[in-house]
Formats: sequence, structure tokens, C-alpha cells
Amino acid sequence: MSEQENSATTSSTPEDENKLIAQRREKLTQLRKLGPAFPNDFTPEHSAFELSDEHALRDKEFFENTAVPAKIAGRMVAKRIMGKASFAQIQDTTGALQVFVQMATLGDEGYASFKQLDVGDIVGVEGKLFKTKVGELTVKASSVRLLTKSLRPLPEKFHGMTDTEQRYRQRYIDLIANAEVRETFKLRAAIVQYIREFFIKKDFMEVETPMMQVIPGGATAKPFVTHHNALDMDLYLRIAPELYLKRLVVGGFDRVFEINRNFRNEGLSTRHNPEFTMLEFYQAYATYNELMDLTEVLLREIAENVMGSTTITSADGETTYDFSKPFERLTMSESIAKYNPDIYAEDLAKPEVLRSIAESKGVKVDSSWGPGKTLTELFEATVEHRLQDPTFITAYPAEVSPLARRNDENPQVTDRFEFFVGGREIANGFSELNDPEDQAERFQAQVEILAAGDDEAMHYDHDYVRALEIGLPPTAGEGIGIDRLVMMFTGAASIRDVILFPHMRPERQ
RNA sequence: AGAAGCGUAGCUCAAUAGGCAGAGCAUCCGGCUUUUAACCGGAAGGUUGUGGGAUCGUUGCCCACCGCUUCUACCA
Repeated sequence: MSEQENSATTSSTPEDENKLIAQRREKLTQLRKLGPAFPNDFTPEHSAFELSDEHALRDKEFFENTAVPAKIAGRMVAKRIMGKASFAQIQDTTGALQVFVQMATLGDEGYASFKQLDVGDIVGVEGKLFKTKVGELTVKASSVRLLTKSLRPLPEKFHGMTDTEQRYRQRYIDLIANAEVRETFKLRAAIVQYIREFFIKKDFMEVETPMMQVIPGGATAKPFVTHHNALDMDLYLRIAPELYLKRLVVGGFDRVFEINRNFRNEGLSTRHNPEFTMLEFYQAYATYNELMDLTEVLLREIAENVMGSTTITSADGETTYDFSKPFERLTMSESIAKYNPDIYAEDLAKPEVLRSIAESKGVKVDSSWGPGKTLTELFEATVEHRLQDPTFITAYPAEVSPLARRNDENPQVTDRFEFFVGGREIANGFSELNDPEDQAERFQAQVEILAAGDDEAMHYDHDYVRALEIGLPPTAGEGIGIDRLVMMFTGAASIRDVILFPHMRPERQ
């Protein structure tokens, strides 16, 4: 990185300064006079977790008889001075470890410079392990070195940082101060890693497809628009990778997956961020039934192996979801009848009756809707939020599934499912429509909706139809929203709690 | 985009039907060699989000703006 020394004293605006920062800045000024103020020659040899884990069961006497060296580095998050001896807490990626510092060991000068350190400083500590009289594993320091001076005070030690705006804007402080936040993001990383390994083990190939697309396809959503200067053309940030992944199956890669960002130019909420992470995978010669089986195994394994339990607790702590028993599978019509005892499944097949049922349930039926759309709206209004335990809903109407294969027995519905837990959609999968002529007709239908004013309708993708004309083998594909999956597993109430840097309006300067 | 709520010391929070803005932690000074939200004594710390207005007088009331939170709409 470039040399920042010259700008060091001007990096903060005057009104941003206060006495606490000025005091620390003065300490840094003194440090600069003594040599390199930001040394880079300390290499830790142990982590906090490693040491606690390895020595957890050893008693006080063991350390009195055996010299166990420790060399750790991290942020000093607590400092307790008691005259000629002190305790400090050093936090690294893996956890925290207590350090004991004595004037008798460090000498007058060494102890005085330790006392100059502030909570928040990055330090390197060398010493030997011992156990305190209450049995806490502690490093008795033979040296404490300041590695990075922290100029800004950390939040209060007990309450941490609770102001949501600051937590999201300054996530680095949130991560330092709030252990449960660190834990959530470690779990997110572990879940993603598990998913990646799960698919690689099943001979799926991880690929990357365009983020910037000429035709935003694969979903119905408003895209972000950007501009390519050299080509002087608008491009769309992708709303889904689907059509590119299926082109790869046409190309002969029978099993592909991608874990990457999608962008949708829509509202923000506790369940929506403009950019969000999606897993999509495609498997040739498989059907949507096999993908339901696969989804069930994947989620159960994540629960067992990453979360350590097949019982997952909801964000409000009041509901638990059981991943151990087989997931329920219902068709959309069956689910409507099940959750609305006054509705008979056979009536849903009669368009006129369906319409009046939907209206009786408060659905404002639009004149442009066909029975499929009406059924889906009825489902979303009366069933979706009530699907608590893991549930697959199948037989989505073809009308609302422009990329899914029609069912052989009933061409009005598709071989498609969505997966719900805690009343929220987590996944969407189907046997892929690989009939190029049917696909061309469905694109045409979308174009007509688009022309009629629906700015979320799909564009006609001629190259995609051309690819289908080359031949897409029978294939099933699925998308799983990673953010919502992590929310569900970690009991997060807001999507912002599982995205490291959620979208915020810019701070005023 | 619409509605409701919130914004006070570095952090977590008080306060006044409009009348000198407080506490804990953190900081600074002093004491303390096994503490762990360490403890004890003292000190310092504020343009009450920003800008207008009403008032003898505002953190408080009115208006506008900025930001955040939740809900609704669009959606995953």
C-alpha cells in the first residue's frame, strides 16, 4: 500500500476528533519517535482456541512443573490494572485468551509501556502458560509488544455496540465487540463451505457465469442497468444465472453449480437486499423429484454437521423446525385445501369457482390473471406463511413458471417445487423446459406481457432458444437463497444480520 | 414509494407538563501483585442529528431536511 504517514494527521475532520482520540494520537506521535510505529516482524505461533483447547483439561500443577511457551497476537479487548500486576484479554480470530503482566517480570520500563497501551490496540505477547487460582488458562507475559496503535475507542465492554446503524456501517467494530455477530458470520462461511464440498463430492463442477448481461434472464425482476463505455451500450446486472448455467449443460457439462451474487432493483426489507447470494445447480438426466431428495439430504446434513442439531430455532425463539423427519411434500392445491378447511381441492380446478374463492380470501384478482396466477396468489395469501416445518410445494402452474417443464399428466402445471421453512421460501427447483418450441412460445407470451407494461416480464432470449435447439438433455435445476438459508439456520431476524456489509444510504459528509 | 417510531458524552442509557442536561462504562490523576462488567478516591468530558421558526427562555413545541428501525407495496 502507499505511504499514509503524510496524511495521518489530516485523516479525520476536526469535528470528528475528541479528547479520547487526541490522547491516543499523542501516544502514536511519541511512538513514531522511538522507531517503526507499525512494526511487521511479530509472528504468532499459537491461537487462542488452539491453546485453550489443547490445555483445557490440565490442572494448575501441570503448568507449575512444565514450561509451556505461548506466542499469540491479537486485539487487547480488556485491561485490568492492579498496581504492580495486570490482566489483559487478547482476542484473535479464534477466541480470546487472558494475559498476566507483572512489573516483576517485565521490569519498570516494560511494565510502564504496557500501562500506556489502550484497549483496542493490537499486541503480540510471548510468555508461558499457567492457570489462575480460579483455573483460567492465562499467558504469563515475558514480553508485550504493541503492533498496531488503535486511535479510536471501542464501544463499552459490557453492552457492546447496539446501535444498528453503526453496527452495519462500521461492521468492523460490530465484529470486534459482539461475539454473536462473529459467530453468525463464521457459521455462514461454514455453511457455504459445506455446500461447496457437498456438490463437488457429487461430481458437480463449480462455474462462474456473467454478472453483466445483455438480456437479464432467468427470473422475473427489475434489473440494475449499467453502461459499458467502450462498447457504448447498456448492460444489466444479472437477476439470475439460470440461462447461462443451462447453456453449459447444453455444452456438455452435465453437473454445474454456481454460488454468487444476484442483483434486483427492488425494495429493501428484513428479507431483501439489492444484492444477495444464490446457489444455483443443474443436473442432467435428473428430475425435480431427485432434486427434492437432494435438497432434503443437503439441509439435513447442514443442520447436523454445521449447526450440530436437526432442531433449528426460529428468530423469535418461539418455534423450532425439525429437519430430522422426512420433509412434507404437497401440491399447491393440496396445501391450499389443507390450510383452508372450507376449500375443496377439486373446486380449485374450476376457474370460475377458483376466482370467487380467491376473492373470498381477500385476493384482489386482476382481470389479466389466468387460473394459474390466481391459484398461486391464493397460495401465497393463505398458505405460504404457515409452512413452518420443512415443506416442499409442487405442481406450480405453467402460467407462473416460464422456464419449467410441463407435467406429462397435466400440462397446466409444471414439474416444479418450492421449499419452505418458517413460512419463508428458501429454494425453487424444477425439471427444466428443454423443448425449444415450447420455450419460444413462452418467451413470446412474456414479451406480450412486457409490451403490456409489466416491467418485470422476461425478455426474449434468442440465443438461449438457439442453445435449446442444439439440445438441452433432460435436466433438473434449483436455486437456493443463501442469505435466507443462513437466516433460517442462525435464527437471524433480518437479512442484514447475515450480510457483512448490507446496503445502506451513504453517510452524510 | 407510503405509514409509524427513533436520533442526548467515545459506548450503553436517564432527564425536564418549556426553566442550571445526569449516571454507569471508557478516558485522565492517585492507590492497589490472581483480576475477569476488577475495586477505592478525585477530575475532565455536551452546539441534545442538521437548518429554520414560535417563546422572556428549548434537548423538549412547530416546519423542513438527513439517517436508522419496523410495517405495507414490489420481490427471493
